Amino acid sequence: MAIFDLLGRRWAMGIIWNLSKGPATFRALQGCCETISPSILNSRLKELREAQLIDRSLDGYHLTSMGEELFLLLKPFGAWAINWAQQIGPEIGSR
Amino acid sequence: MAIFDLLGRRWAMGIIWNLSKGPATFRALQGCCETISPSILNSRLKELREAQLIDRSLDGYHLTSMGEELFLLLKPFGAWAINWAQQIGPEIGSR
DNA sequence: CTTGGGCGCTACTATAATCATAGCACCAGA
DNA sequence: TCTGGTGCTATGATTATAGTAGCGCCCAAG
Repeated sequence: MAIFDLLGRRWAMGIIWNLSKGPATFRALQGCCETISPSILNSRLKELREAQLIDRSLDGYHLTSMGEELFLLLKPFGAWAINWAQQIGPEIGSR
Repeated sequence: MAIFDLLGRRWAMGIIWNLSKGPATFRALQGCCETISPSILNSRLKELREAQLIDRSLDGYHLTSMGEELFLLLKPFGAWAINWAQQIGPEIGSR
């Protein structure tokens, strides 16, 4: 259940998703999750680093081996989500 | 990304996880996610119903066929999380 | 009939998380 | 030195969640 708490925080899965494409800098992550606040991004990065899912290096943040494993579990969601979005309609995410 | 927003809300994945074991009543869900507020539970149930992942019937809430599919994707997280918890240590989830 | 208990849910306030914006410190190149 | 980019922190406003109380409904026992 703890993993659901960690991943359940906003943007956490989005960050992992974006990092799966390769290392990214702070501002790059800020750009892809368009509306994220830098303070929140920093919090998430700190939490994910403590959870040893991501790490820093010279070319920015990247997934650890454990983070990669997690992404493999997360990956099928992409295809499923497309299917789901088509069945539901375009504007469910209206918060 | 919309699916990450939906599932990223607190308890959303926990509710799906618990419903995968079979239909459950409102108060039963309140019991298994021990500290959830009824107002929040109701919000999540409403959102998940709008997303057509769960539905109501006489014996309480249950997953739809789409919800079942989603759970199949979610299922491997259980095993992975146990592994992860052992490597990280017991008290990461300390919010 | 009434009354008591469980259930699904709503209302309300307080606390915590998140957003949005501004800006600092650092470094590289011109 | 100055300019621009990057990583990040600080602050106040906004939103979500927690926690508690309680309503209306139904059913069964008295």
